[in-house]
Amino acid sequence: MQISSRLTIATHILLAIEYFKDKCKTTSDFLASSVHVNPVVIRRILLQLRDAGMIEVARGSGGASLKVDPSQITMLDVYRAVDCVEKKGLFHFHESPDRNCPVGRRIHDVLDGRLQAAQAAMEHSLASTTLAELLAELKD
Amino acid sequence: MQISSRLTIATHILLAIEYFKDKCKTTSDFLASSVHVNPVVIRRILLQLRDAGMIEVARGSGGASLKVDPSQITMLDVYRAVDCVEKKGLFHFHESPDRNCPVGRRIHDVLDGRLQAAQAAMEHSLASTTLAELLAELKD
DNA sequence: GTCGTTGTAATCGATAAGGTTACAACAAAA
DNA sequence: TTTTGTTGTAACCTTATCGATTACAACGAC
Repeated sequence: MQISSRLTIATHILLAIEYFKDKCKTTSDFLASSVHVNPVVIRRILLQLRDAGMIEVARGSGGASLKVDPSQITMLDVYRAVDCVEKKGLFHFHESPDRNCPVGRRIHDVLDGRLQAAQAAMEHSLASTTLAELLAELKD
Repeated sequence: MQISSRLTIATHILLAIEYFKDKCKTTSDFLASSVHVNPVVIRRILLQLRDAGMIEVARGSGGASLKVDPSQITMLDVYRAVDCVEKKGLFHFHESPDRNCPVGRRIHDVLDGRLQAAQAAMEHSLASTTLAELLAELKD
């Protein structure tokens, strides 16, 4: 199954917040229209990004703003902020293989390291891009 | 969301088929008990592996066997055989960002390459392990 | 106090996974 | 030829997650 679009939506949101910071107020409605999803979906993700310490959200008056320099935020940070993959890992392992079977008994020992490595490779790749780089490309 | 356990189940199946090839008949019931899932789930995956050309399944008499040398099958091959990530990519991109917004208009240009790279990094890691290696480790 | 906005709950439909039952098609042994 | 064990496949169920949507109280600025 695919990884939730929260990653791309959150990245889109962060880029928009920074891109429009001197131009207009980036409310959930404004962002929703740029991303083209429901404002409530935006707000939920804004809260996740806020909880991760990346942004501030102005409660009464509205709008969001970056709290950290874009060069200090990687796509991996965003990924971790909005996805719930951390807890259980990227790959879903079948529960309780038969410990009475020589294969079932050792399948975890044999596979776990490889799965972790594959996940780490993906995350390492995400970590190599910062928001600042994306912003620079966006403005070209 | 997590990647389906079909990957770990299929790998378990292939290892068991090879491990028990001279010891007993690897029927879907036998494999189901080692993996600890329903036999129908096993059969569905067996068909996917067969369609990928990795195994043969004996219809009337029962049992499955490898059709390719374990050194020629990588975890990426298994991943591709049982998962449907290929078509749409690992990451789900939000549909139809607003093309009238300067951010929405360019978000795909800016992100697509990075997402592909992250996916490729993960797949490259999976490709570095063969079934033969896993088998060798299993028998230690 | 009004107004626009956020935080949050509740509910919905869609999608996918895995579990389970059931049974026809099939191949080999009796 | 009949029996037996197994596969291929359909059908249906439950659960989980996603994103859409409505609704509204809490909040801050004017």
